[in-house]
Parts: sequence; C-alpha cells; structure tokens
Amino acid sequence: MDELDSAIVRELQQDARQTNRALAHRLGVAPSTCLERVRLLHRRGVIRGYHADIDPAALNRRVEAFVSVQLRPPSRQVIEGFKAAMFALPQVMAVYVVAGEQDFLVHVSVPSLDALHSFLIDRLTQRREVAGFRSQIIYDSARKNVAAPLE
Amino acid sequence: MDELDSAIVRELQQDARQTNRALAHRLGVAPSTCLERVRLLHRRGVIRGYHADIDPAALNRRVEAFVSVQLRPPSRQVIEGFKAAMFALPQVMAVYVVAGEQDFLVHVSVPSLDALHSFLIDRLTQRREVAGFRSQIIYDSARKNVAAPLE
DNA sequence: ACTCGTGCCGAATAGTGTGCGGCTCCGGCG
DNA sequence: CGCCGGAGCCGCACACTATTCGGCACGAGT
Repeated sequence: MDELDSAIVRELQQDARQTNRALAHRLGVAPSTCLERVRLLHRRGVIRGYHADIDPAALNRRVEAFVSVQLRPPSRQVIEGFKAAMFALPQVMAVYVVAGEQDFLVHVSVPSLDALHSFLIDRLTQRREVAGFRSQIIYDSARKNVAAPLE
Repeated sequence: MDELDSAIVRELQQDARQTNRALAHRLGVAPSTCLERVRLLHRRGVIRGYHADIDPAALNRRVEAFVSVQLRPPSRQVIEGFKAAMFALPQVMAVYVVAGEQDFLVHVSVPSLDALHSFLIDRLTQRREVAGFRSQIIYDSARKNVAAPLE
C-alpha cells in the first residue's frame, strides 16, 4: 500500500470507469504497471467492487430517513434476525448495528412521506422484537466518495 | 425510464466496470443500443458517476460511528457552516441534516477508538454552535449497492 | 397511403485491455 | 568489490472493445 496504490484508490473512487490508460497517464506510470497494481488491489480485497451512483429520485425515492430502533431482547438471535429482515426490504438502503440507547440504525429510502409512514407501521410496529423506534427524516445529505488513508 | 433503463441501472449498480458488450449481451440488445442508453442515463442525471468500493480497513479506518449533533441556534447560517466544516474533515464520510431531536447525523470513520475520542473533543466540543452530541459506534453494517425502482 | 420521427441494429475504425519477455534497480552475500 | 536473485516497471503485439454512422423497421399523425 504505497503512494501509487493510494493514488490509484483515490482516482478509482472518484471515477471508476476511466480507462486504464488514462489512469496510468495521470499517475505517470505505464498502463501495464497500472493494470497490475489495480489487479493486486482487487486480489488483496482493497478494491471490493465498482458501483454506479444512481439518483434516488430516478428510482422514485424522494424521501430518505434514518430509523433508530430499539430491540427487546437485544440478543444475538434477535439482532441477526432483525438485521436480515430489514436488509431484505427494498426500501432499506443500509442497516447499522450500533452501540448506545438504540440498537439499530436503518437507512430507508421511499417514494413519499406516506410510504415512509406505511413502512414504519407495516414493517416495524408489526414486529414483536421492536421495543421502540424513532425516525429522522433527512433534509439534506452529502456523502463522500473519496477517502484518503488516515495517519 | 423503461424496463431496459431499469435493467441497465441495476446491472451498473452491481458492477460498474463490466464491458458495454457484456452488458448488452446480458440484456439482449445490441452494444450500440446499450451504449446510447447508458449515455442518455448519464445526460439525464440518472447515473451520477461510477465509484470504486474500497475496504475502509485498507485506508486505516477500523472504527466507524454515527455522531448525532444538536446545534444552537439551528439557523440556516449555522447549519450550512457546520455542514461544510464537517464535510471538509477527512474523518467524515457523510453528513445528514435531519429532522428530530438532533439536527445532524455525521458518519465518521477513524483508525481507532482513541482517534474517535480525539475527533469528538477536538472537532466537535470545540465548536461553539454545538449544543450537544451523542455518538453511536457501529458494530456491524450492511449497505446495499443495488436499488430497484419503487412502485 | 405517405411522411416524419424515434429507436434499434450491424459493420467499420479507432482505441483499449492484457500477456509476456526484457530491462533496471537494489539488497544480500561470498 | 563483484556477482546474484528478486521485484517491479516498461513497451510491444494481439485480441477485444468502444464508438460512430448509415440504414432499417415501426408507429403516430395527417
């Protein structure tokens, strides 16, 4: 994981579809060298994949929210089951098992406020292990797609 | 945004680096047709970009957390300033402006628990507009990289 | 029936990915 | 000090790919 690897990672985070030649030229190395590095990064698990970034509105998802959920009892089995159930739902974009007052943070993405409400009462309230939840509608968000190594 | 467009979006969310030919063959259309569709999706803003998915551990980020922040006063100026300041920090992966008890949700990614603590006391406590915060360490997470249109 | 517009296709060309042999650099060791 | 071995980078050649463009088919409107 030297300077060249970091640079490759940085570039591919920003634009995963630039040609290998362009990437190599930008970093000042030969295409073959660059290709070999990229393949090693893949093999080592540093690069886990390449994904298109899609506008949620185009998929009819105009409302996003975080739902904090408290489970009862917070046992391994309950947590795993809930996590799997949530993740399987199309409205759910991400699931986080967290420490603190709440046990879960579920990132949901739905067409409308009505759909959010339906989701909450049909998919959460209905589940016995849900001891309580609180939802935070997202007004604005900014995600980073480039992360540098720390330290 | 017909069935073919949706299929293209689905495929490119899963693997943004597959060749146009492979994509076309998988969807049963000619490569030239497929290419034209992809370009239109780009132009329409449906496809916003292509990003490599990088293992955070490889970038020396072994601890992730959500930090909920309450601001004082929650005015537009304070919110915008805080958002920009947070987003500029390398430890911050995402910033969400939310409704509810808290005003912000900051997704941070750091090398260690010590680094998280340092971040909290050096970057948050220090800021005057921060009226309070609560951090939730992420034990486990699952993100989806494929989202289908809803309804 | 005719025309126009839209979208798809297939072929041709320019450009790209990929494997491989050889080169250079550098550290270890006699 | 000279030699050896390995690692990493390079450039070339070939197969494959992206991209452009003219043409065709289909459906709507007149």
